[in-house]
Amino acid sequence: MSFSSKILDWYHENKRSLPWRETIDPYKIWLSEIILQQTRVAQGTPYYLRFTEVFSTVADLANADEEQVLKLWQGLGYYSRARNLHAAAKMVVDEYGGEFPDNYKKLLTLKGVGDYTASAISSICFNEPQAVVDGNVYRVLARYYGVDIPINSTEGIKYFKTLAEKVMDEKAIRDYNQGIMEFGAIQCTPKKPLCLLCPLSDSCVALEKGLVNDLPVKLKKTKVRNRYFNYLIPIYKDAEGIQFTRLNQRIGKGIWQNLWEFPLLESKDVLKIEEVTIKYKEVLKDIKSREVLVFNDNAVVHKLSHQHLYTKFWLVYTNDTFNDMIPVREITHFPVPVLIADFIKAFKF
DNA sequence: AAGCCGGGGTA
DNA sequence: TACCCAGGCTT
Repeated sequence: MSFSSKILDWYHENKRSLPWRETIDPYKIWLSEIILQQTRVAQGTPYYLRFTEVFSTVADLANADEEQVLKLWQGLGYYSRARNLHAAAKMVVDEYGGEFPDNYKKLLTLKGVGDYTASAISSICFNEPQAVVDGNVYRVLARYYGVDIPINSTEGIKYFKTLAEKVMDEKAIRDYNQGIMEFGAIQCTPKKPLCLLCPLSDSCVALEKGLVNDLPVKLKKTKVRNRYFNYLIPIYKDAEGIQFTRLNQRIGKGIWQNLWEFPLLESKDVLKIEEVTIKYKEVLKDIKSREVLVFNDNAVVHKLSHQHLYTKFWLVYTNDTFNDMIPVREITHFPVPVLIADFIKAFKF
């Protein structure tokens, strides 16, 4: 039996029941694919359910404010996906008359849709014979065919795409594509794959040669940069309690683009209160502080894939009103990074 | 070709 | 800790 036939048989026996498997509406499939980029099914599923509930159609999504889209996306990470999602929805409405593109080539023109996503949508929704190559597919093919070309090298990307096209089942592409990914996620896992009861075990090169734990090969890891964040939380309080604070929107390049955060003082090392009581003025130019208190004595370490953020939160109490005051009761309306959301939750305002 | 961009789960 | 997750975009 061929590789693809075994994958298909395995899939029909083992596929999970997932919300986006109930439909072939390209809008819904696209939504699921963007959400699942570099994201586990378990983490992405609640977001998929919320997005499809709030935005039933691509036009609903296109007509929303980016702020609302980012708020719904809050906590998922890689926020360019959300910004591109919104932009692509507008493209579908403005450039494709509200009708979702129905082939690989046109899908590629959408912001945030690359080779993988265009292949997934076109095959799942329109039965177009395009082979998907995601992290699961790299792993399954590298092991089964014993390929040690680095999967993230230019050569590897081309090689595995060609190999994937060679071994795919064009006639059953919809199930085959989902099947090989599901197989990688459930059976041929990164660590401790279930080789003992694997339907491909009698012809898997990596298993035969004892290379299962060495494949796939991936080029180097990204080095992590340390950064030191001091969030200055302006606090205007009256007899009723804390009334106002301030949030700024992150603009330009870098992390968390278009999300909101408290006024930020970045430093070259962890700061002590003496340094903050002097330097806070550079950030809060218009605010006269009555008192500065540290919220967390030990810096919180927030870990991104490529940066470690050593973060202290400083409470800056003032007796005067100031510019850009935000009523604290509205603070949850803003899309914020998890680091900020965690503080808001802990501080309780 | 290499770097950038999150947050969380797993062993 | 280190690695990975239904990747794509920018430089």
